[in-house]
Amino acid sequence: MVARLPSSRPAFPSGSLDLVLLSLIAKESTHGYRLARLVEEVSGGRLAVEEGSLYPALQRLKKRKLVEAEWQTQENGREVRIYSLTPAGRAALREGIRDWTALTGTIAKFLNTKLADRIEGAGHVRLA
Amino acid sequence: MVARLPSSRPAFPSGSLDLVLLSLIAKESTHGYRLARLVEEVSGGRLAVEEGSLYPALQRLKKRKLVEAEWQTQENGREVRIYSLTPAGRAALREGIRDWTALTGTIAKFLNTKLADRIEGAGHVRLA
DNA sequence: CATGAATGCCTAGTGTATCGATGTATAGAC
DNA sequence: GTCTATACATCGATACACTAGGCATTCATG
Repeated sequence: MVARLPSSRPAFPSGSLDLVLLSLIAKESTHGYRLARLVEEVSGGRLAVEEGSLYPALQRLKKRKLVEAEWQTQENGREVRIYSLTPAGRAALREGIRDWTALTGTIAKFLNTKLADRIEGAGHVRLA
Repeated sequence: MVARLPSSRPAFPSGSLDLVLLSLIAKESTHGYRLARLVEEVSGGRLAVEEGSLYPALQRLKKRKLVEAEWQTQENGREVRIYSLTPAGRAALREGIRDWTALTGTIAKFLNTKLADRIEGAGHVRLA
């Protein structure tokens, strides 16, 4: 067993990876490896999906019938697994984006001192 | 008590709970139970910390020396454990807010089709 | 005074998501 | 032939939020 350094925190907060993948697949049905490259490119190198996260995530999405997978042969002769959104996936994406946005917005309230400072009195909140 | 639907997924994406707690404690040194109430109040009932998440989180923060804990007796006679930020906690909070904001901003890029569509040409990507 | 709700702290066990490491295999460049 | 990039996948470790409890005190109600 290799002694491992205290692993840094996950790049993707729980739940966000599936959403990011759905978003990318929605724009372009493509394969896993390319999704990993897209994550790096779109994020400008600030994010990366490890393959140990990517493929399990894709399998999760497939199991939930949010994506379909189909083997295809590329022009270069390689066999790749192309993922595309199902109608249910499209709906889940819309809903997921809405929920995620609301959630991060709510969390941001806590991090923003100016807003959070407005809680007065015990038991009742008045947020502008 | 917030009437909670049986949520299938964690209310707090990994890492966000510690940050929320640090933020609240930064504004007011207080005890665990009150922190739970504050989370509900500030979020307008959209978020709730379970006690099984709260107290381990506080212990984590204490272990990392980001908060200090001190037993106090309230006017109502109850013994409560008051948490307050250490200087290290204050620094960690600032850094955490910065990182979290950057991260959610980056993720939002993926979810926003209009923005994500613009990466054409950046690097060597061609979407669509 | 019995009962229950609210206040207050805590732990054990569970589920799940992300990561790190590793294994396999082919294509193309040198 | 060797090395890098491409491409898919699994396994174990780890972190963390949650469920489900336990324990104790205060206070209102009947």
